[in-house]
Amino acid sequence: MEELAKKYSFKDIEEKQYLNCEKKSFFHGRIDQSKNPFSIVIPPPNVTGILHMGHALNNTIQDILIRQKKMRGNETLWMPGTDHAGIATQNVVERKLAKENLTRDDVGREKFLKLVWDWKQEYGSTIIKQLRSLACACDWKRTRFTMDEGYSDAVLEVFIKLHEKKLIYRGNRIINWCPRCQTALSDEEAPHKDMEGFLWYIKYPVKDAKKFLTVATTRPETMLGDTAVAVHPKDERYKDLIGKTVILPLMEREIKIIADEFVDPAFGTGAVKVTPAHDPNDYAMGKRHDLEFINVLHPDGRCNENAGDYNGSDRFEARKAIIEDLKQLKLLVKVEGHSNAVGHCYRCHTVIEPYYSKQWFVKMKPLAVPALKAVKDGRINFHPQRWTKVYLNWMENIQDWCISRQIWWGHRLPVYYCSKCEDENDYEKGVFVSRVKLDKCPDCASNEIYQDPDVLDTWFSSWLWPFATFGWPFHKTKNSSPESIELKKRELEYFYPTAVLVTAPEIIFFWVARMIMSGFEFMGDIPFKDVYLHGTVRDDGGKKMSKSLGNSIDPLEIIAEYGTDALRFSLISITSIGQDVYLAKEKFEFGRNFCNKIWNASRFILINLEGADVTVKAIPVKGELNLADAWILSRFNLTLKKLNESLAKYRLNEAANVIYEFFWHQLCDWYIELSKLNINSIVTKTVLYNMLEKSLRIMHPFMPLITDEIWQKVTGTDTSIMSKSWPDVDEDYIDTDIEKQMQIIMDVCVCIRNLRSENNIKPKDKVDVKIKHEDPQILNILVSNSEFLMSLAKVGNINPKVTADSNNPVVISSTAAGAEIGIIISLDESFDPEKEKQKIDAQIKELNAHITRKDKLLGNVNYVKKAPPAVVEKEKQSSLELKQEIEKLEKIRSALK
RNA sequence: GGGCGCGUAGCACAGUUGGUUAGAGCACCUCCCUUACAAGGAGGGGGUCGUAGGUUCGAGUCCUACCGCGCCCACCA
Repeated sequence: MEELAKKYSFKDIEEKQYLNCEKKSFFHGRIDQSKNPFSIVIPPPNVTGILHMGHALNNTIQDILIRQKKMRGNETLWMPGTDHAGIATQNVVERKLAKENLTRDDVGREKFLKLVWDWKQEYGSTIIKQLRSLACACDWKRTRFTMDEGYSDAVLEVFIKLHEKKLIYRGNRIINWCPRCQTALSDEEAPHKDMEGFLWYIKYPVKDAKKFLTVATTRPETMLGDTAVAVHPKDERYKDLIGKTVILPLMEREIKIIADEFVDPAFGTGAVKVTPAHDPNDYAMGKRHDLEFINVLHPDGRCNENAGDYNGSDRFEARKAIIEDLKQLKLLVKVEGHSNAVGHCYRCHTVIEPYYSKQWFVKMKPLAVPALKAVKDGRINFHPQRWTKVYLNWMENIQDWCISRQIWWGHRLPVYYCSKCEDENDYEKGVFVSRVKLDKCPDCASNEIYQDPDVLDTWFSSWLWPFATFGWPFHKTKNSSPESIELKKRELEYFYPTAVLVTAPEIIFFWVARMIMSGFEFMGDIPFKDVYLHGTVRDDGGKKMSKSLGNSIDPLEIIAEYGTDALRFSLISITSIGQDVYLAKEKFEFGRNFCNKIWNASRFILINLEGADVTVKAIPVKGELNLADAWILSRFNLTLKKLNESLAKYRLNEAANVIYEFFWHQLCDWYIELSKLNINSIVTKTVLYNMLEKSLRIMHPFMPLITDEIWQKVTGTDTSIMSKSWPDVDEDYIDTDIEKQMQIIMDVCVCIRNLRSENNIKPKDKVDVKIKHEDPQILNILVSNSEFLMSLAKVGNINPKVTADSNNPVVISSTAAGAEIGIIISLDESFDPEKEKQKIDAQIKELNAHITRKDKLLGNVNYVKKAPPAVVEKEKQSSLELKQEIEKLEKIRSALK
């Protein structure tokens, strides 16, 4: 056994230990039919990602689960990788170009893509490197990227298959358009935020009448594309106007007044301007009434040639101008403040424009059926459970998924159009979905065929993550042999479905729900059994940590200052299941201090085990152990039991705190202190060794690096605890009687320390103690373990008969564990019997309050009748004990001169 | 408009199915550099568990309403 360095220095051990595990392939998962598989796929961070606290939390949780399962004998696999993050990554490279005053159009598609790949090559592994600094036990050799060759093949396969099943289609729809990114977005990518805006009331002159019809709108600029005004069919105010015509101001266009049930007569004026090309509701009305669709915006948000005089001006500039012009024309009736929810681009936060456009969609309803069922019948479970409802609600109201994006970085749609055959009115004519590149039209053989310039939504590749990462669909590539394909197939079979998905609730819709759907569609099975949703990391003011807010704490900085293990343990211990995590830098001191404690306690044990022949198995049977030995073994097994329960329920903070409590406040504070009395006994040494060895095992998933370092010193090996087994609970050592006895010793010890402290007795000075108890058994426990008290409370003599003498003439007493405890002190001027009496009076008063409450309870016939007998008995006993304690205190009080 | 979470000590939090005198951490006060550890040890002060009702023998825990904070979803212009 080697000694540990005097000072714990995480910098000297952490990286070394991580590399050691990796070198020994402990992170590698492979098929082992003798074991149960336990696999996790990492939520792939964006290639543009920089490690933040959310990642730190997310991956620490996964790492704990993986390591613990591996120790429990499962064959574990943690699949790592990154996501190409279409828009986000494209934006990064575009911003880089912008610094040189270039746009992507300036460089062209091919060159631009090369620039993105170059960027990916250079910076794309940053996040992976950073994950390693968290000590993640990922199987790095398997690291996947959503745009690597095989993965792209999966995306292609899925597109083709869904298209064959008519679940992918092309159509003209109102979609969410980001004028800055200039692409369509899915509904999930355009979150609505409440904004304070205005409701403008605008008069539309009725044709051939000296009347006006007033409409209310939040987006006046869209009036340029109005093709009707709608009122409710039963609205008496407007009944006679239905079918008539109004003149659209500014455009001088004649538009119809239509009747539609959609209109709410109570809102605004009860008359709605209808802009079918720029609003989803108006779109629906436009369809119902066969209205014209006039698009008045360029893709970049400027007004187009359909916008009359406003052609060329930005949508918000146009809004201002239109309001001014309407004012001039005296057509603006009034303006009201109005708050409504406005969609924003989830990548650049620009206000979304509902935009009429031709896009590709996935029909979701059929895919949702098995995904709904699996969660309803419990084949997939959410933790915490409340998210189930959120999931089900979304699934039940699922909308079709817009998957085409007008950007360049991503999987290009495997769709080809023939210029000759294309037909504006027929979405399928001249359109070909193909696995291979087409250079001739399959219909007319024309070579005027071109591939769709669009790429697929990033999530269209990530939703395949749980199986595509294993090599599905196993097509032959230039680097694959039939054997390697065969192996991949078997690996998927072995590791799929994965055990648990660990992620944040923000992406339930984006990702979790879609993976469940794709799992059923392509694997015919769930992708994972459990979904563990952890909270969001916030600053201590409750704000979400983000780079843009400038309130983030950099995990790498924390690692540099406190160490990886400290970061992990701190983070986990303050993360209660599903709750958001409030972080401040100081919180990491918690983990650091604990690591330090582990180090020092281990150091003590190692020093004292020097040369001793101890093994884990050599613990004597219980009867041969002293109280302290038996107690700590009981504590350990109870701790382990609780730990196992907490882990099974994903209550990792509870698990961390159970470990902390045991190691620090039981093993260190009491057992190690007591062990010093018998440090040369082989039994004590064995127990110490055993406790250290087992503690290291159970702490390893939480703090893998420090535990491995100590483990190697303890065992003289160079292995990792990862490859060792999780301890079993040994019920034989759990002993409530031993626990009770030890509790008495501890209570009395605290009582003596308390008396010493209150009476200003110097820590070095020994005191004589007088202990009285009516119960000879308890007295016996105290007397036979008196050496513990002598050591822990610096007691000289301990004896029921100790009396004051002329040198030490005063006995100061208190009660603990039902015993009367007195210490003999020498009299000095600071001693004031009156103060002692007051102290005792206060104690008595408090006890009396409890007794009164209890007696009232016990006097209640309903309570005695209805409460479980054990509870009643406990109350009775407790009341009795309190009364006895008061008696003792009163005796002590009256003895005071 | 619907849904969810939170409100417990000065601070930020835990409290699993309702059952002894509501818990640790940080901060604070007193004492101690005691031979594993001052990133430590011993002791201590501090809480009408957001408010008001209700269910119950018994409520921080369950129910209802309300107040405050935060989040998510939804096509009311």
